[in-house]
Amino acid sequence: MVAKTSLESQLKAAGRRMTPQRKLILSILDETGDHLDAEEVYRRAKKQNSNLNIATVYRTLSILKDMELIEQRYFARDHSVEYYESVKKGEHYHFTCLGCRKIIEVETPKIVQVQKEFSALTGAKFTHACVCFEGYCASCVNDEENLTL
Amino acid sequence: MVAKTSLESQLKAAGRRMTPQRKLILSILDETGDHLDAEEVYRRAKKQNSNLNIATVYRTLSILKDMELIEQRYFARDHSVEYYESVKKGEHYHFTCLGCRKIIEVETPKIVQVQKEFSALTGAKFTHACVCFEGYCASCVNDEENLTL
DNA sequence: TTGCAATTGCGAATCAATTGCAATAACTAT
DNA sequence: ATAGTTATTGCAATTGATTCGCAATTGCAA
Repeated sequence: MVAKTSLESQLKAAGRRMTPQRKLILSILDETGDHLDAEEVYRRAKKQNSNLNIATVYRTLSILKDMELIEQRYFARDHSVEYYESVKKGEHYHFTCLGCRKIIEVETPKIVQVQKEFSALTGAKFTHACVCFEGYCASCVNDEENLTL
Repeated sequence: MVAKTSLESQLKAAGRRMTPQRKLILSILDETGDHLDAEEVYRRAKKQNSNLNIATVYRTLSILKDMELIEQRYFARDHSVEYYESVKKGEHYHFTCLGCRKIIEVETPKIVQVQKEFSALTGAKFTHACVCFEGYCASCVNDEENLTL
């Protein structure tokens, strides 16, 4: 029989074990469209396994991060909103509306261009860019203008 | 007599007082070329006023932040390195070398271009962009290549 | 199925940051 | 100058998120 999942074989390769807790946490991260922080992962996972401890969630997230299967990312200028997401999603950026807290994904090749230019100039090699945009979305800009009239 | 400092009048306008503690903290932030986090501001300020409490530092930083005289910014993908700096410095970005921890300032108009494009497209208004680049500087890239030969 | 090492749950510990409160000090109006 | 008010401070206690030590459990290889 072949390896049950690529995850399982990756864990094995790293000398780790596949446990129900890890399966559960991974499935939550894989299946959600939302941006979940550690607490929220715990809250959702606990619904399916009421015995689960939050320390296990932190430990699992930390392992998955080390294995580069998930990334810890942030919203907002002050990074007050933290979340984890599957690495598969690739490099992308977020705009957080300070009015309604809506999160809009920003797609642009320009950030990568900046990296390339800087690399060419200095010889540096990029491993990551964290970009958090903050401001007001179109409808909140309007609301604000109405308020200050 | 005119207002002693623009800071003092700004504080006054906000119904706040100018205290020796605030003067001290502000002078440290203004005069340093380094990137200081709250703890480091406290450490340096305490040398000049051993009575100073760290709660006062946090409270002062918070007020200055609200008044938009300083900004709370971050290095590193995981934002493990936090610091405060005077707003006067304007928008700029940092590249942190994961090898030697050196911080290189990145100047580029492209981030602002991204903001303009996004605004034009969606009608959103930007208030801030937090950009943290991470990777290896030229000399650390070389070191790494030598190691893995 | 047995043994061993990895993992878990639990409670305690840690760490940064915040808060309540009484004492102090900055500023305003006299 | 002085007195009154109110913001601010220092301190100690608290919070909230994350981590750690440890004994019990469990995954997995032999």
